Amino acid sequence: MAHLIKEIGRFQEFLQKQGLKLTGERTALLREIFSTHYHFEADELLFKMKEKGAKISRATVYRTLELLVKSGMVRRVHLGEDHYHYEHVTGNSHHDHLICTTCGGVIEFNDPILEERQHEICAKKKFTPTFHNLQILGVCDSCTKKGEQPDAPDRVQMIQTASLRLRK
Amino acid sequence: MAHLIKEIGRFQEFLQKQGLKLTGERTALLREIFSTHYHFEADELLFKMKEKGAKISRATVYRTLELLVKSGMVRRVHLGEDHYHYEHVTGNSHHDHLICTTCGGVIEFNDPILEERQHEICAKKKFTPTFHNLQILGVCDSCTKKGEQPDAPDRVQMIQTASLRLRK
DNA sequence: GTCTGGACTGAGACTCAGTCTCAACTAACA
DNA sequence: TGTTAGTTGAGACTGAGTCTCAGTCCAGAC
Ligand SMILES: [Mn+2]
Ligand SMILES: [Mn+2]
Ligand SMILES: [Zn+2]
Ligand SMILES: [Zn+2]
Repeated sequence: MAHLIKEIGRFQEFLQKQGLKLTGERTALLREIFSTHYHFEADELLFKMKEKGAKISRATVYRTLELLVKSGMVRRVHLGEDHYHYEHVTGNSHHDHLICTTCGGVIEFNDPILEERQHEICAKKKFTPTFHNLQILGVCDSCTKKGEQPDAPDRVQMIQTASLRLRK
Repeated sequence: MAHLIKEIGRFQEFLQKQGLKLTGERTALLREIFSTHYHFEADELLFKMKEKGAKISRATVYRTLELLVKSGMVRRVHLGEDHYHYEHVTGNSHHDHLICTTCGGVIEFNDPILEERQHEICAKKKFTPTFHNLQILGVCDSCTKKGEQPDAPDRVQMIQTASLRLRK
């Protein structure tokens, strides 16, 4: 309860700048998001809140996620599935993702050389980049060791990771 | 009519291998897809077929696109919007996309150095890549010259290009 | 502390891309 | 030309995400 004061403060500051308010629902969501790690879906977050007895509506979850993304405290990412995932931003650490199409696992990486090359490409095309999104799909080390074969690229492209579906 | 024989042949060969059939609807869709260029949406294709008087159902459009992707003749891409776009594959030319958040324009590029670096990253993580997807959002040269300012990254992330929406 | 206006919330209707079902149809091959 | 397995269209359905609006609540003013 005493924790995450800093994050709550940051969010409140952001809200106040636009004449918006910090409500109980918003703090509860922020606490949940920043107290666990990794990539989650909007409805997954809704479900977790319900489990904990916090009665927060779907609409509020989506509205709060939008605000958190605008504030820069949360990032919205594509992980090869046909809907968004979210992750909280801890440092200023931009990173991209390796996604295992077998186990659904996600490996994060940040490679300055890759980023630099992207800038060079943009410069060559006189394009001013503001944001980018890279997903590399494939098979992770532990799945390879278990003898999993990579899917053909077109299968990967069609199926993509339906990993989290099992939850339903 | 005499054109695109080669593509139709390739598709038929693919279909036959799985005991599937080349129908009038499938050839009509293939002709449409390969006779125009660039990135299109499924419903956009459906609409164009209707305009031309070909009465092809939504279901068939989606089913045919799926087959074309599996055959490797069509690629499904993310362009920053919240639904898929498609493009036909001409050579074996993999490429990625620079997407202008102001005018919705798309610039294609293929950079071997970038690709190579991605492989190095995967090797370091013992990850076997099969497929990747990179979108760089920003402002293109001509929009910059018109004095357009790039959106803040978080705005770009939230809004992404709603360009083709205007069609509706 | 209480007032008060504008912001916020929940319930549920709605949208929109994409999928599924099933009866009627047709391509392929003998 | 007949057989049969694959294909089609209409429309119901799904699931993520958005919108509306009446009732509620936060925050700054007093
Ligand atoms: Mn991440
Ligand atoms: Mn392209
Ligand atoms: Zn794995
Ligand atoms: Zn532009």
